[in-house]
Amino acid sequence: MQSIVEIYFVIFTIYMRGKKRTTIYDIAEKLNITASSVSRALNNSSYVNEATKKLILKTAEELNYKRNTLASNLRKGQTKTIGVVVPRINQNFFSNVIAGIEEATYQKNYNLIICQSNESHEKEIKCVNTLINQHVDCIVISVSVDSNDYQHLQNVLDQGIQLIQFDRVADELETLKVINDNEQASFEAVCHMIEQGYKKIALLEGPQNLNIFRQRKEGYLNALKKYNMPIREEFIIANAWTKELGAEATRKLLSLTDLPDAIFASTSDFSALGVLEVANDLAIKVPSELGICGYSNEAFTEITSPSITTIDQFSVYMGKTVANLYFQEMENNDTVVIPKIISIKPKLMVRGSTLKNS
Amino acid sequence: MQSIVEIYFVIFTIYMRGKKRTTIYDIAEKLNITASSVSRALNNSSYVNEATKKLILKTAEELNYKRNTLASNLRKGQTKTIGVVVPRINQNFFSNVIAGIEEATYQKNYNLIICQSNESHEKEIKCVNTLINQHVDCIVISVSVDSNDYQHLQNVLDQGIQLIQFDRVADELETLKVINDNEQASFEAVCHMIEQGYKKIALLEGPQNLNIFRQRKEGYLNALKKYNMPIREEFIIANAWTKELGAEATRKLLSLTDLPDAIFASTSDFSALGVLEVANDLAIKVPSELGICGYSNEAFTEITSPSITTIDQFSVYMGKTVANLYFQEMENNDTVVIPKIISIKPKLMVRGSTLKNS
DNA sequence: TTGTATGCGTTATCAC
DNA sequence: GTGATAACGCATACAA
Repeated sequence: MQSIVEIYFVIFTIYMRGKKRTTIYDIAEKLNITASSVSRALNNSSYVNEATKKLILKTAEELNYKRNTLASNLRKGQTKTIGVVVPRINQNFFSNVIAGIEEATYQKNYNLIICQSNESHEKEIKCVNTLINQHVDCIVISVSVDSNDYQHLQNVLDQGIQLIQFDRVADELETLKVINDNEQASFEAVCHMIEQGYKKIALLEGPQNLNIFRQRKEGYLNALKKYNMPIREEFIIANAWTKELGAEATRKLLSLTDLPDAIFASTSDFSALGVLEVANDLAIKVPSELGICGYSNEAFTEITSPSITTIDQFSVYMGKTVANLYFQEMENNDTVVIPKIISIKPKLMVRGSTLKNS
Repeated sequence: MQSIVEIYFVIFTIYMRGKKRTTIYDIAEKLNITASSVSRALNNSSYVNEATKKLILKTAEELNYKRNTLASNLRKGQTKTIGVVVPRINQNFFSNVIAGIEEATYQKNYNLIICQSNESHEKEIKCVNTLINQHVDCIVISVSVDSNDYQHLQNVLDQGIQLIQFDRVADELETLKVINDNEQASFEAVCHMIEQGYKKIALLEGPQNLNIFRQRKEGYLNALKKYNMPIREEFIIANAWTKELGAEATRKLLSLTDLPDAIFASTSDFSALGVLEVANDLAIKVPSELGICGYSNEAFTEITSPSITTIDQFSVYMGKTVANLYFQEMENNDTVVIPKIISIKPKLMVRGSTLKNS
């Protein structure tokens, strides 16, 4: 990597580090009033003379005053900050959710602290603790894949911090939750494939300790049951939740003597892409010889050939929902919290990869 | 959207809001010592008896003590927090940069506050001000497309906050910068196309107030000049920086009587995708009849047919570089800052869409 | 309407 | 080693 970088030293300039910033005392001193009046004016309190308020605001502007949110927050005991913990920031679904959260929180003048757990339980714990230390008002989390113990989340609750789980949630924790109806979506997807005439549908499943993957499997099984189709263990491949693992699983499936005529990559569109690529390599025609359905409606599913049938999770909307749920809960600021679950119904996006009949 | 949502009220539970958290005084009281000793122990100072230190740590654990970072930061005058402002969180390039920054800052126990400007100058100003208020130690920014006035960034400097610009930078501001060598990359891309035998290469350019788009245009022009090819104004389409605008521009270009045989979508891979889709619609063969080159190496460029030639910007690496640049500058914590520019050399990814010769 | 006094939780600087 | 005390900057209850 060394060689791709060049460093230019351009100009020498002198900045002062740790400059003394203007405080309300500076303003007060200049105007020969007290800091409390300045504070009141800055907070637009009605208990301050209109004229002096104007003057104060003007002086603040002149002295380039910026409120020290730290001090203010310490005093008020709330930070107007929401902490977000996701497995990976640069995964489409999560960055969309974050964008949604950001949009909603921005309007309310809230800040966002973002952490990524990198799918590591250990790092997730560290992130959560950092957020607690930061005294965030609320923690929003989608748990990492290798989480099984949720003591750190219980901790959040114990500290009196609001906790909202989304997408991948720990069922056993009584918190606000925003989820997708994964089971229903899976069910519909598989029904759709059956109705298209596929008779032997394989499943690529994700780590079963995550509720979302259990639910998706459930939906798959229910659909088979509804149509009285047999459940064939050799058609269910565990842990196929990346493109590479999806490809590998596909090669395995397509080497069976009695091979499937469709694959539901319930884990993600990436694994579905792996399926598609292997099919292309083996010159197996999609959708006529092999149907493919993914999950998540990643942007690329629309532009593969054929385009990939998938399930849209309304990720940005999900983020907004999370944020608004928090604000809504805050409004009833009594001591009673009613744990709610908001379920967003995903949408099946039928595309070329499963349209056998057309 | 109403109909896609279901809300479940599950269980009634009572939580206390605003619980009193344990402070160092609580620990001190319990152990019959003073808060100073507790503080010292918690900060692993050497001026504490080893035995009492152990006891304090144990008690802190028992009482579920969490340091109040607010108070600590207020006292210490630094927050160990870096603020990041990007146009869009959920754009691949930016979310990758953020992931890179996060990776580096996490190791140093720094926090990240993320804002998105939504390509709005006004919101960008608000974001920056929020970050100043939050007393972040450093602000990392990639300016929004409609920025022209940089007073708010000058402000950051005036407040004694470190400022690092990346990718889209305001040249006139003397700050640390991490950029791509856009001109060189563009130059190489267009040279490659010329060497593949394309003779009439059109350019989709981005808003010229952004330096990156100016540089990319420059690279394009330089390549033409090198090969003594004419610059044809009708082949240069302004403001074609989304998929839709790219498609529109392509339709325009392909309706010329003397039409181009290649299009360099210098703005993004999305506009390149727009080009490809129009070409497919019009049954124009890529790459034989029309060459296409994009910019950014979005994941999807690899899976279109044909795959799209593009330029990789090493986005995650860029994020790490930004963070490390900050830490490095911090180590020389004197009053002299040498504005540096770190230039990362992007890499041309040659793919199917420009391989006329093979 | 304005000023006074106090505290938010922590850390740094003194003494002892 | 430990304790007392002040200070970080702001907001508010109370007095005036």
